[in-house]
Amino acid sequence: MDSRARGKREETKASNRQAIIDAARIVFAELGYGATTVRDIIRATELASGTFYNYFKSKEEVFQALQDETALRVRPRLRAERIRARNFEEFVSGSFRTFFDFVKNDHATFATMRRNPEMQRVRIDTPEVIAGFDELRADLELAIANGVVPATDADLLMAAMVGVAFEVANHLVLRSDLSAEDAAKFATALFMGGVQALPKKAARRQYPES
Amino acid sequence: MDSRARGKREETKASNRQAIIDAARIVFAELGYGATTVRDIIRATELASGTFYNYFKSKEEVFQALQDETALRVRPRLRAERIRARNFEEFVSGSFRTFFDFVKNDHATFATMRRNPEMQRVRIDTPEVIAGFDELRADLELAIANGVVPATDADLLMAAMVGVAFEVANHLVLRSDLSAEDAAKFATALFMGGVQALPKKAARRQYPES
DNA sequence: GCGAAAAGTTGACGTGGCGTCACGAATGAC
DNA sequence: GTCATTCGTGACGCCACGTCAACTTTTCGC
Repeated sequence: MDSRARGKREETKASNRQAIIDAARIVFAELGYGATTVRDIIRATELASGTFYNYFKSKEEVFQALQDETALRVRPRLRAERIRARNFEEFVSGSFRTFFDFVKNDHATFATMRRNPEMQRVRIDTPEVIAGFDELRADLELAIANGVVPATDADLLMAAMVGVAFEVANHLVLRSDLSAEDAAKFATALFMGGVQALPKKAARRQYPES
Repeated sequence: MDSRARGKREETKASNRQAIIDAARIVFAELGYGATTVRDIIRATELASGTFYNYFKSKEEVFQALQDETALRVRPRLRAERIRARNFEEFVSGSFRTFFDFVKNDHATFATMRRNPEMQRVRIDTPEVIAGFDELRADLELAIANGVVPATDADLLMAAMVGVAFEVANHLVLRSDLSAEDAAKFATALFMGGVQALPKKAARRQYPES
């Protein structure tokens, strides 16, 4: 039992934190991110308003925790898929397919998107998400170093892949006639064809010291 | 003079509205979108707090007006660029180049991005923006009909182009070593190569009657 | 076990933004 | 010049914010 091993103190601490996160997920999905207040979240738990601030500074921070939780679930799958890949095409298609599968199946996580009134989209790039981006860029740099991909700006390549992934994912959530499989096929074909057509001598970016 | 033609009433109405929008642009850039309150905006004008609500319902709506203003400046340029295009490649490269030029040069409009604390991004797809998307999709559908582009899901093609454009634009704002020209070359090469590699028989989407 | 210290919870409190509304001033019609 | 209409105005009630002193629970030394 965790309760023994960790002591009651840490026990309730973890459970309170989780209670807040769980409540937040429900409330965000119900009211939309913008309309949700800290009070709405805390009212959906058994806790007092002051307690919220022992765990998070603001609703932004809870949202970030939610995003991090999601990223923590996706990243291992992506990593596994990439390790399995025996060539660049498998790397790309595996990444897209995994991501789109996740988006399509995990409706609860993405309900916030749908409920958002007035077409407003909020996106927070949390540490976990940024780490995922960095991982992707590193892999792309590796592919460039290995000569599989034309020497080009890895940063832009990553941006392009991320842009396609997120934007297509958005349509995936809103369109019921679109399967993750089809979306992945489309994105992979587009990206693979595109990479091969890249100019060989585009500026390779070095991080400036500014 | 407009003041004669329109009467004083409409005159001040237009000027008040513009004063609010101008103040909002400055304040959003200064505080970031999330931290800005309606009071901050109205305090940056000569008007009283109640007056704000004669023109907008909320800060979201002012932001939307700002976005619409921006879209209204970009769309004609994009349209002109597309009309000038004599083939699909010129269509694509012209679109990217125009958009990236705009992003790179119009620093004032995109300062909000930079000032946003905690990596939070807000994006509102306003009527004008959506109209721009629709225009793009229509053009892509035309290209498909003309056989210039493999028959594929125009919706996804649009999403991909938009995703690449926005995500690369983001890097354009944050990176000083990246020119609009280079970004446009990159995006064009990627997209053109990608389009040609698309599977010929991907599902063509018909709008369902649900 | 016991009692004191540490850690954590609670809800009331001051502050300030929200959206509204009754009032009065400016405008335009005649 | 008079009257009706159209706004601008700022005070108001409401509620969310983040804080904090008092209280409760857990831990730990003995």
